[in-house]
Amino acid sequence: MHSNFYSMFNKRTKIKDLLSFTPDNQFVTVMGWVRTFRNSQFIALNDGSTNTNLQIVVTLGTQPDDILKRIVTSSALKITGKLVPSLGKGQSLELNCETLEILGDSDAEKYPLQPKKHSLEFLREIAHLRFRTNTFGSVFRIRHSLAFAIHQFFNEKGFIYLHTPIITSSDAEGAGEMFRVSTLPLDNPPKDLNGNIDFSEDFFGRPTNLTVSGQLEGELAATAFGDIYTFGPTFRAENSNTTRHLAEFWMIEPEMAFNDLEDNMNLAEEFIQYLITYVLDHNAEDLSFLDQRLSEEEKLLPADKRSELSLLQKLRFVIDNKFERITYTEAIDILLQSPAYKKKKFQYDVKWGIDMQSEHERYLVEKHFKKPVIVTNYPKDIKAFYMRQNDDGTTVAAMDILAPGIGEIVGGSQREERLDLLTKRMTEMHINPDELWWYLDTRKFGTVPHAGFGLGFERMVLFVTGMTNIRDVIPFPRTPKSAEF
RNA sequence: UCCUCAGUAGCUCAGUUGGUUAGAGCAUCUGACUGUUAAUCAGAGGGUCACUGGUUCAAGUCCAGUCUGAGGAGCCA
Repeated sequence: MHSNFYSMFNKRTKIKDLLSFTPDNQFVTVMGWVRTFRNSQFIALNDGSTNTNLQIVVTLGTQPDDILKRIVTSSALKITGKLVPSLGKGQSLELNCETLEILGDSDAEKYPLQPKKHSLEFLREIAHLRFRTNTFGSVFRIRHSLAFAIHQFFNEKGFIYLHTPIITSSDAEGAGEMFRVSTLPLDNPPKDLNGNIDFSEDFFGRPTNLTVSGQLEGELAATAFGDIYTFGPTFRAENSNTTRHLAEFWMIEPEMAFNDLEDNMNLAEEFIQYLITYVLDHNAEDLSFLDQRLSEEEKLLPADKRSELSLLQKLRFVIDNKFERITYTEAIDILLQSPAYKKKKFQYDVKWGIDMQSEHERYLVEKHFKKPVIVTNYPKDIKAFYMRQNDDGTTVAAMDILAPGIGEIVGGSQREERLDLLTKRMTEMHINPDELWWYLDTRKFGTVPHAGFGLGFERMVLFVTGMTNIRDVIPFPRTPKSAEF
């Protein structure tokens, strides 16, 4: 009964596929949106499968004027014709139009995209249309590839994909400010005898929030399945206004039983290199477009602000070289010995025990090692309660991976599996063990050494695409004062 | 949240020590041309100078506040 629909759409050839055909007068049908219409003859048609437009040639006199007038930038067309070698210079093949159908008209006067460079700030204001630009076409095809590669990587290794809750009732994770989830009336919430809001009348009968991390739930599953990973949205209500932070972002959090810090680092490094390799193999055209885009952007910068490597060179460098591995203590020593420190170039002081500032991390990664760096064994006082305490009594088995241009891209640790040490640490850090009774049960019923890490998905997309603002690698960014679309 | 910078046509921008009717390129529309490649050529339309208040004979221009955006910092992924 749906045959009419099939007959209309199932003959469509995607432009990406069509471009690899040998043109031989074969009939094909394409559908897409007009990028430009030149000379009342040449349509540059884009269907989103690739940045390369297909040139449609409309022979003069073969289409009525009223149809030609409706072919404007962004109108949607269905075209059937013969695929032939191009007579023009800009492309190797073109489609000679035989039948042309306008699937959707467009109001060219109101359509905001022009065939010229737009600022990324402007395109952010029209995020619903920016997919139709080459830059965002490439970025979001690569984002898709990365997401797919993530699942493939873990699936190949026998990890279970675990869906952790979006709405949580624990506020003990300490990963940041949370968004409250409630159905209570904002203007007149029920109060208890002390005048506080009575959450027992709320939807869940208790205060709930959007998750800031799936890690604790991940550990529950890892201590049953062995290896799990999460990949889902995460929410932080921090008032962060930077090029690296979002209020809603996606995070990948693998958690592995019978793993220590060393295993954890090995997996994280292999993971990152796998993802980059996957995109180099599957998105060559998009990467090459972004590579060119970035080098043109950098031409506008002063010489000392330009990167030494192009985007493609940088990606190949990262997969061809081992990440540098140093301890926190060694990192502090390097900073103390650095010319930058001796010349007092750092705004913040360096000494053992500090939480390294952006300028320190950037120095290690971009000036000293010039490659991704894994820093391990941080002081316990600047890290979370669940990290495994080292025998020295002062550090924990944590690891951060710092990437050039991004800073921290991965944060992970071996987890504290010893119940007594864990509850002692929670008490020291004013976290009520009773609220996390379910978490502590894993340490009571067959506890094992385990480890895991979190990778910020958008930061990975930033790194791979060479984009510089995190708002440009997620379709609809949520940041303070901004939740349009 | 803090610091710095910015906001003029649909977009990217210019706008002199405060001074008559606020300009350009691109886009759009109309016409010409017809193997173009961000086509080209000619013409036309298009403005609450972010908002509110103040100073002044006079404010796009100076001052204050607000809003929004960008960069950096903090927090972090």
